Amino acid sequence: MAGELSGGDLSRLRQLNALAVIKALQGGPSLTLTEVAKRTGLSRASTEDVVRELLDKGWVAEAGATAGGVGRPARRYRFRAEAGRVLGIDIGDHKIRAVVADLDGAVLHSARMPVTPEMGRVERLEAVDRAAAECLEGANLSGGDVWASGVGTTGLVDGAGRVMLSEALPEWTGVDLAAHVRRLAPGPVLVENDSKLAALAECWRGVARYAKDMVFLLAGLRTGAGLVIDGKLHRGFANASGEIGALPVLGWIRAQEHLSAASGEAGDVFAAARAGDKAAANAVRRYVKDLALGASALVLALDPQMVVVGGGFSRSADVLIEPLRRELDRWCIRTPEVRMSALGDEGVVLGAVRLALDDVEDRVLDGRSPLVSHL
Amino acid sequence: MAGELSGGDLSRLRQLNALAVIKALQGGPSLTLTEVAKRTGLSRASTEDVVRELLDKGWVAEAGATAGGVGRPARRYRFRAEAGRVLGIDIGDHKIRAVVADLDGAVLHSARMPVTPEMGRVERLEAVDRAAAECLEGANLSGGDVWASGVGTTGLVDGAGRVMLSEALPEWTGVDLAAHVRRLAPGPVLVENDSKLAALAECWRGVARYAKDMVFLLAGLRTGAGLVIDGKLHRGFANASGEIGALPVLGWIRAQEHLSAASGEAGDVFAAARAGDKAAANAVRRYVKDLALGASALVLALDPQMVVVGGGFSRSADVLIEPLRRELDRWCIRTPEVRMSALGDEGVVLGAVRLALDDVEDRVLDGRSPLVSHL
DNA sequence: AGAAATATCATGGAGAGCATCATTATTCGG
DNA sequence: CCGAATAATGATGCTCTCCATGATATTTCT
Repeated sequence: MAGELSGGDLSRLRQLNALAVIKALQGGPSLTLTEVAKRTGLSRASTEDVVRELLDKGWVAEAGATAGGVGRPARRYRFRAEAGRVLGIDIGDHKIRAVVADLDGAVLHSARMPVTPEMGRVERLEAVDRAAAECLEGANLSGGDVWASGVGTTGLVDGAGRVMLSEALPEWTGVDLAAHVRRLAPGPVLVENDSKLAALAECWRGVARYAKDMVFLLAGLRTGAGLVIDGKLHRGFANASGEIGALPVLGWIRAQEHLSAASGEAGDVFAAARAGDKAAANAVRRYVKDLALGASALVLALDPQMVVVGGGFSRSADVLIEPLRRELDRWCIRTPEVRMSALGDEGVVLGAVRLALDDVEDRVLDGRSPLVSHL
Repeated sequence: MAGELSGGDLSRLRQLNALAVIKALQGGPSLTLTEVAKRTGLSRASTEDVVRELLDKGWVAEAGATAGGVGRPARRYRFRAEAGRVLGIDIGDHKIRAVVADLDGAVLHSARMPVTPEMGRVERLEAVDRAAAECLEGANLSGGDVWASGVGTTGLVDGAGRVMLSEALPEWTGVDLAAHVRRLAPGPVLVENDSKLAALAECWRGVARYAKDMVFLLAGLRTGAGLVIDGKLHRGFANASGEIGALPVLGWIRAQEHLSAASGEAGDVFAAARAGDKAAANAVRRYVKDLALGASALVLALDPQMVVVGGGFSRSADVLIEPLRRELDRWCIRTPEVRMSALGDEGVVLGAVRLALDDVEDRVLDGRSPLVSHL
């Protein structure tokens, strides 16, 4: 029950309040000092002090005043999202996506490279290089401008950013992704499993924005899960959480087979089922049953507020969600809200951006951020 | 992704540092100011200030100096555990336990009442009253001296301290335990599911003291689980986490039946198996297989550092642990450390004490604790 | 132009933490 | 028994952070 609520120095207090001001300003429109003070709970005077400091350090900029009100017009301040850049990369079986985003997480430029599951390690890494390069070029940046990079990949990832085990891509096991990406962008590189990143993205910008406990289901050619517990991505002791698919009785291993047995192309089955094809409808039903079994195990274990379904099959929400909800109802003590991801196939790459931004924010607190040295 | 790292006032800093000093002093032996300063990271001067304040408020007392060293002998300070009392109650099917503990969690007096699963609600509540009364009397206290009470019970508990659903004790569903216990001790009453409390206790005083992520298995006439994630008890959105037993394919429903089928008294089966009885050994093997199935689901979902087995059957560690570990190995990607609870049937009541103490500590921070008004 | 409204700026004070140094109480060695 | 060494305590003054308050500035409304 460690806790480690350090407390400590006075400067620590300032750091916390500075972060609170940044959070208040981030994302939203520009605010006046009085507005910031109200949101952070600080006094106006202190707020002014903090904002001046952030202004000096380059985290905040003055925004144009808005006319209209009575009284002396207030200065408006905004988070200087353009102060830094982060890189997000999603390495999938069929495509590689890279995006450059600002400190608000707004995507400035993105690139996509088609790949195939059969591709070897070297070829795939080259595709990563091309996607990242194109993306940086498009945003008119060099690798050195990137403050942090987030990378999502299939398979288990270790703490140092190496791929420990990838079932879908055998050649992928053992790749040191962190080292590879660091060649492209020399800042910190955070590597994480793709399901986990998609979960993170849903809690950030997706449909789970207000959920503290959430289970994300990756429903696609592979089936996986990512967990957010108490507002934080849950990794586990060896970064192997959410791997419920390894348990045969929970059905995730065979889930997808029902679909491929019914038709050559998995995606077509949903269309056929929608059109009234009995065999396809049956296949979908069996798929959902198996998906729900593993999902129920997660829901019963964690009792989350929400289950979010993403992955390739989430496009077929109409034939998936309702049956899934019914199946969950069958097993669960309390069936949580079930929602379809709204992020489509951008989930993973957005999660990668979020991962990089989290790293940047940690360093705001410590004053170790790049900005300090730039000014 | 809220976060809510408020920051705030200067007094907040003092609160945090005061708590840090208390934590440093709690449990261990008396310390000198310099020792406290080293542990908290504060300067000696500030430590002195904080300690003086805590001395005034009654949280800390001076302890006798220890002779022997060279130089001016230092004053020693200790946490004044005797300043307050908490009550812990475990309401089980076969027994009710109540303990009174001091602020260190040291048990001052305990009482035990035998009950039966068949007992009605009223009778059981009367037994709770008797156990609590005997316990308070033995410690020479009245209910008003109790700063907070923790209560553990079978079944699901809602946020307000009512039993929502108890499968083992049908009559128990709907009891407002918080209200009932508040009649005995008018302070705050925290009610929680027994498996969760046992998990909490293991992380506090049991074998999982240094684990941040832990899965506790209640192995007994009932089978249940409690989860500690990131050092905190995980409750879930509706306090229904760990209920993996509701999923039939995971075997916890039928697990215990293997044992009762082999012998009238479940406890005997382990003894028989240990003695070499083939049928009993088989029954135990099947039991462990089923137990491990649900446990694997939890382990795969969460990837905890440790699995702790408690409950009535944990006395039979010799025939349980090794097979369980082997079964987990079969299903899990990374098998965590598996350990037997060392708390025996005290786990739940100790967890209840911890729950009450957590509540007290929260109030230390706010200055809302009883002590302030006493002095 | 004057009143009202609202924001910024300046001053002073309180709380918290820290560094420094003088003072005090021991033990140890001779 | 006395002085040196050792280590804790106590006092002083500084800085940092936050806050309350009131003076000043800039705008709109009448």
